[in-house]
Amino acid sequence: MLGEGESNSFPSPKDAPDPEEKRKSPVSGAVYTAPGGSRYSTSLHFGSVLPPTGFSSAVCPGRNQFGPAYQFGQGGCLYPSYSSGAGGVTPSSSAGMRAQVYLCNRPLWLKFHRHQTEMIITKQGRRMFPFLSFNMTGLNLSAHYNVFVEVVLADPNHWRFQGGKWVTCGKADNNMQGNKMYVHPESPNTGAHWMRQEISFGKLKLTNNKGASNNAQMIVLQSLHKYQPRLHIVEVTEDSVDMSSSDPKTQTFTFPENQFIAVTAYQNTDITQLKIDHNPFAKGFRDNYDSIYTVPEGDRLTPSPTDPSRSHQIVPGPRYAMQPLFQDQFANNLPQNRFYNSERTVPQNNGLLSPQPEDSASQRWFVSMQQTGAGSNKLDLSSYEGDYASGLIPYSIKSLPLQTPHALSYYPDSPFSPMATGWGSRGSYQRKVATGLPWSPRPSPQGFPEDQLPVADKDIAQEDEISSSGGSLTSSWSDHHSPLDKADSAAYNGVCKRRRTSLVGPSTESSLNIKCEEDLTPTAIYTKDSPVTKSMAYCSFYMSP
DNA sequence: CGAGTTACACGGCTCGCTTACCGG
DNA sequence: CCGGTAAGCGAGCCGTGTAACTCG
Repeated sequence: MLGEGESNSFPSPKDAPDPEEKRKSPVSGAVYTAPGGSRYSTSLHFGSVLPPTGFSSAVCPGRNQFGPAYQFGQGGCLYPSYSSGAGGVTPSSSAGMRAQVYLCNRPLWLKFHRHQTEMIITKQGRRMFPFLSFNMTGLNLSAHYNVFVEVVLADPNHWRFQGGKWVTCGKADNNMQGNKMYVHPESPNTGAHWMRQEISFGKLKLTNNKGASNNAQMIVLQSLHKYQPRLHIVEVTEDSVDMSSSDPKTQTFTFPENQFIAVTAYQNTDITQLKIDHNPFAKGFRDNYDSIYTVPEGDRLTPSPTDPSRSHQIVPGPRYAMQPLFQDQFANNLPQNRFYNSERTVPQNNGLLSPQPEDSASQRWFVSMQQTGAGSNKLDLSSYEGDYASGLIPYSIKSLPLQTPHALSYYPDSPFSPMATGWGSRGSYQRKVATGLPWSPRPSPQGFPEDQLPVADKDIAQEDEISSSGGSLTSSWSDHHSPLDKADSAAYNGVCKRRRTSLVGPSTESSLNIKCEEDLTPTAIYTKDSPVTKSMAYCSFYMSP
């Protein structure tokens, strides 16, 4: 529970103007005043479509009845992992906007999940692989949200790897103390910001060191226990000083494929091999490195990090070299200088940039009704190998009572701490951000015109019924090609540091990207007029009621 | 004996330094 | 010749899994 003082320490959205909102001005003509006071031009296309208070609960009637919903236990535990039917879904009421969340690297998660995912925990902290990466839609563009991940016990058992499989072994220690939250370093920020591109938690570290509880980057877990990461989106309003359990503005999303068992050493060699095969940091252990990346594209989830035909398309120049993980996890060719904050480095059209040719097949990443079989703690992965139903089914959604003092206290404590960097990021990758305003939301890529966002949301509103087909993602096309963003990018400056006289690299970058996209996804046409991107194909769909 | 810890090798990246080149 | 710039090199760092070791 949040104390009064702690609550007050959390900056209010009204304390500082949103730089994104600033960019919306000046506008001509009538303006639409959002609930938060933000002013949007009517030219933003969405004012008449997107209700200020969010979607009607009748937008997708009956949807929940197909989605297996989680029941959230008390005290930070989560078991049983699933419950079925609509009964487990609580429609958000005053929360207004009902968010949709997509697990972006779901194929990879599924691969691990099939063998029971294991995550190494170490004293100094170990990053997750795969890491959590989400796309969000359905947020109020102007409202402010905290986004954070909580890792809770997935079941009440202690686990042990015996005879080549995981078996329960006594009861879990439910009294484990330590930090279980990881607040996204860009929190709080606007809905537009969160929906602009992928939200990844690559810097999240898992540890078994209870002394690391004060490290906001660490989540303290216990070895040989099964955990379930959960994503929380908490709307922050001027009067929402209390993120208590009764706060209806909290939306929680749980993806069963994110379950993992914390270990201090890998138990299942299949998991080890998957990690080696897919984690770019483990390249040194790929004895069959060449063979791995000479198999047909359709047979693997990730592109070759060293495939010259791809890497040269990804980003020209060493400073622009794609972080290996982006390739592996996102198959993205977004230049680094777009990553104003590496923690959320991938635009929503990551999927469209994927070099994988199986675009049509990638639609399978969506969860079908069958796959979300109610009452099962294990995903039905058979369809993963075969054909997926095209329909998207929400896993579950529930306005979850939370006790998240950390979520509120984090930002003021370390507004732009090094943890704000992302995977493999170095200092020069970090976008220089103004630190003058303690409250001011994390900066957004300036290259993305704010007035392009609502188009997608308009689509969301209109196509909510069919959103299960993955057609309502904010286009980040312009985000890829804005020279302003480049010029303003610290990474770009880093390039210029080495190539002071040549702007050829950055200026040709866009064309390279375009070419790359065309080359890699020859059947797809991606324009800013086509917000429906294939990126959704790589995301597991999850929608609030 | 099983679980946890630590040193190690590996790949990849950043960044400072050095060297070579070019123009005034 | 001097100053500015481009390019190359290598130390240092980070994250990874492995293997040997320690601990209970």
